[in-house]
Amino acid sequence: MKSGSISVPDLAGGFDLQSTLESAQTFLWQRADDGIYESTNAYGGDAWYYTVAGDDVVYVRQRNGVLEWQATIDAEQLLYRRLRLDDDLDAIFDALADDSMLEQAYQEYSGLRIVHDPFFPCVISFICSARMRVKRIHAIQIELARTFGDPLRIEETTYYSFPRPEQLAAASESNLRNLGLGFRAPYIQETAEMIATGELPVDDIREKSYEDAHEAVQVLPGVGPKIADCVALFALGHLRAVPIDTWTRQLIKLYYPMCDQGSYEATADAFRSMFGKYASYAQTYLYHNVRS
DNA sequence: ATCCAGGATGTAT
DNA sequence: ATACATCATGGA
Repeated sequence: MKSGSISVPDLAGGFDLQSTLESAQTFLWQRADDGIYESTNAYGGDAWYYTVAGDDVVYVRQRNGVLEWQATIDAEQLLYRRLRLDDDLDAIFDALADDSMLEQAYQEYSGLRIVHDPFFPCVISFICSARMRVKRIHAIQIELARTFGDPLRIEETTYYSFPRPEQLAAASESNLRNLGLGFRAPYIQETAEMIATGELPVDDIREKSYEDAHEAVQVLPGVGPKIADCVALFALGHLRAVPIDTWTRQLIKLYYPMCDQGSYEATADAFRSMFGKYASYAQTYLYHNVRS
């Protein structure tokens, strides 16, 4: 295993690993101590987290102002990408509209960054998220990898890579239902097939604008406007994407009623025109504010 | 037991 | 375009 470190004070706007990884934006990292984590702020701050990326394993923890990593590869570039360490949070929040609740959330959760997940795992994990609790979404991803992914033997420990599209496309609906996926099982199998066959051309979608990408991924069964926004944001990096879930819907009704335009698209557009091109950061911070 | 979970879909207006 | 019931499963 290689190792290295990144100085957190050098990152513009700081960084907080726990709030970033334990805030239900990504279900693809695990905490090393107990595997599945409960909720934000449930534990002290210096636990190891790890993810399996392709055939590689990457561990990371934050301690004493340093982001330490251990991995089968030189992980610095991967961490910059997956944790968006190049985002200048101060500049982003300067560019967002002045808003007292947002200011408060920015103070409260300083260092929370939007994540970047690989496309296919992001799609699958968010299809799983429909009407499912965060803890269980997490557990399901682990089960998917253990059941359909490749085993990786690394230093006496067996890890499992997240299944590739063809691996989930080959899974039967009943095998998927056995993991407790319920009505999501056929969505996952069919979506995996559409991506494996190229019916959804992922590389083309990476080149599209936010609006076009948001529309395009909704051809996938189980992907509607909300999950399409999660994919646009967390896998394609469109910081103007505003996923409106039940919590965000409540938040808007309560504190930003002028943005409540009925339909999903109109409401998301109103939120965007209120907060600007980095609206996702406003949504993410406000979301964690109401959920805490 | 009854309700709910980072929604999506089919069907009826 | 908008409103509604329905979709499995596990945990509280």
